[in-house]
This record gives sequence, C-alpha cells and structure tokens, in this order.
Amino acid sequence: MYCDFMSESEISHDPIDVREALRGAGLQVTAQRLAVYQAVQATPHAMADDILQVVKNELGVISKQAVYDALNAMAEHGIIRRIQPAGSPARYEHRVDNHHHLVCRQCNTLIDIDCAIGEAPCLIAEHDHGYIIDEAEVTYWGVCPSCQNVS
Amino acid sequence: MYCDFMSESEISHDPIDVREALRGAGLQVTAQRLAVYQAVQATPHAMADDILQVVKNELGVISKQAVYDALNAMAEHGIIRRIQPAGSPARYEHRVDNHHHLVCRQCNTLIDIDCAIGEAPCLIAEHDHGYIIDEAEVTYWGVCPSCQNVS
DNA sequence: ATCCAATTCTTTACTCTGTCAAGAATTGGA
DNA sequence: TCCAATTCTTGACAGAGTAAAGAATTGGAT
Repeated sequence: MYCDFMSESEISHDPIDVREALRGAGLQVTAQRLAVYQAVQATPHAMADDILQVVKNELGVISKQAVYDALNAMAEHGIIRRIQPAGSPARYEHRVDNHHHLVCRQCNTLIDIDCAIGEAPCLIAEHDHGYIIDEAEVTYWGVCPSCQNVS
Repeated sequence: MYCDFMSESEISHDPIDVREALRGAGLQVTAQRLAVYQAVQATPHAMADDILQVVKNELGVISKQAVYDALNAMAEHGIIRRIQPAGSPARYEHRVDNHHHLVCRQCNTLIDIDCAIGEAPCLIAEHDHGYIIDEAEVTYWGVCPSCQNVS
C-alpha cells in the first residue's frame, strides 16, 4: 500500500530491518514488537486498538499493554512515528521521514503529504523565543473528494 | 470568517464583544458563556478543566457540561479556537487569527507563534489529492529555555 | 549449553477527557 | 407577559491510555 516498498527515489520509506533497529535502540527483539511493527507497516495510520486486533490475528494473543509498550518504545526511538491529529486518538506510521498529513474534516480520512524540504524542521519560525526547535509539524485540514460529493 | 469585521490594522488579539459575537452566531447570551469566554481570554491555552475551575470561582457554580457546551459552541462558530497538540487534552484560546504554536517536548509549555502570512491556509500543499484545503496547521516542537538549563 | 539479571509481557484495576440523556431553568422574540 | 427553543444541571457512561505487580522472555556472561 502506498507503494512504500518501491524505491522511486530510494530516499526514505523502504522497509527497514526492525530487528536491527530495535537492537540499535537498546531494545530487546520480541515476537510482540516484530508483530506490532508489521501491523503498523501493513495498516497505515492505524490506531492502537487497530494494531491490537491485527496483532491478535497474527500472534493469537497479545495484551493491550504490550501493544502500547511496543508502540511507545518504538515511537520514542524513532522506529515508528506517532501522529495525533486533533480529535483523533493516536495513530502510528512506519514512515519516519519528514512528511506531513492532510485530514478530512468530515470523515477524518488521513493521507500523507510529502514534504518539499525533506529534513526536519522544514519550516523556520520567525521568532524561536529561545526554544531549540527540531520539528515543524504541518497538518493540512480540508474536505476529501468523496465528502465533497456527499455534501 | 476569521475576524472579518476587524480592520486590517487590528487583525489580532484585541478583546472582542462576546455578546455581539454570540448573537451573530445565533447563540444565546448566557452568564455561563460570558464567564467561559472571559476565562479563556484570561488563561491562554487552558484546558477544559482549568476553565471549569476558573469559572467556578467566578460564578460559584457551573456544570462541567455547560463548560464543554460553551467551549464547543464558541469554537464551532469561530469565537474561540480549539487546539490540541499531540499528547495533550484540548486547549482553548481567544486568538482566532491564523497563528501557530510552539510546544516544549519536555514540559509541554505552549506559546503562540505569529504567522508571517496571516490568512489561512498560509501554506500550500504540493499535491492536494483532490482535497479542498482550508487550513495549514503548524506546530513547532522543541525544548524551551528553562528545560534546556535543567537537562 | 546453562544461568541469571534485566527487560518485557500479562492481567487487572484505574484515571482522565469528554459525551449522552433527561429533565429543569433560562433566554429572547411574539 | 407568555411560550417555544435553547441552554444548563445532574448523573451515568464510553474510549484512550496508564499504573502496578508478578510471570515470562531475552540475551549476555560464565
């Protein structure tokens, strides 16, 4: 989905070696984490509960807490990315390059928008107020094609 | 839609006539709503529960639901604005012009960042994928001065 | 190959935001 | 002044996520 495994420009969202990434982050490699990662990869922008269901199908059993732990640990170490548009529970994605999101105000559908700049932060604030800014998160809000037809 | 009744030179955070704004939106003017608006104005980026406390001090009693109703109604009609940075409950602000936010990853402090463009959407996505985009929400993430000293 | 400490997973209970629903009270136009 | 529509109060509830403690697993050291 989203042609993530096709290397059009070879820059970013190719599948990564999760085991290696986990070890590199000082995290243990467990069946649960691998399954959670695969679920995130296979289900773009899924939320924790979706992941839980997918992984249950895969592993048979896994606890809610294990899913949250895995998601949090991997997100914290940049192996996956957590996004959370206003009004939505947290969603997860395996693309960790700097890109943005476009959300439909009506049906909440969310799609990726590539970033023209690429590297974070891709925008510079006029006045940083002394903050050390490392990311400019951009969320575009609008109405998706199918919701335009409905209304 | 955003502050259309204000002249160019005062496109900003001057106090507005809430009664008038409420009536203009077809909403009734009630003591609860006025108090909620004043609390939002007096407590920048406060969350619903903070507002509840502030208004309780003001009015003596008000229900949680009345606060939520007032916040939602006013946000829906552009009298106040709801923001919700990832990981935080909803916050409210009386500035309804197009501006952005800078959040400290450590202490979650949130400050306003003026938008150089001013009018929404201030950024254009390269590919709109058929969406009708009306807003580009920008959230800068970083570390605030005092957290820089602590670490 | 075995062992052990550290990490991770399971289970259960719980917190925190926010919503739902029904009846009482208020608002504002006729 | 009166009345219908809107809004507020009260209390129960739902969803997302966290806390804590003990069991199981991982992976490096022997």
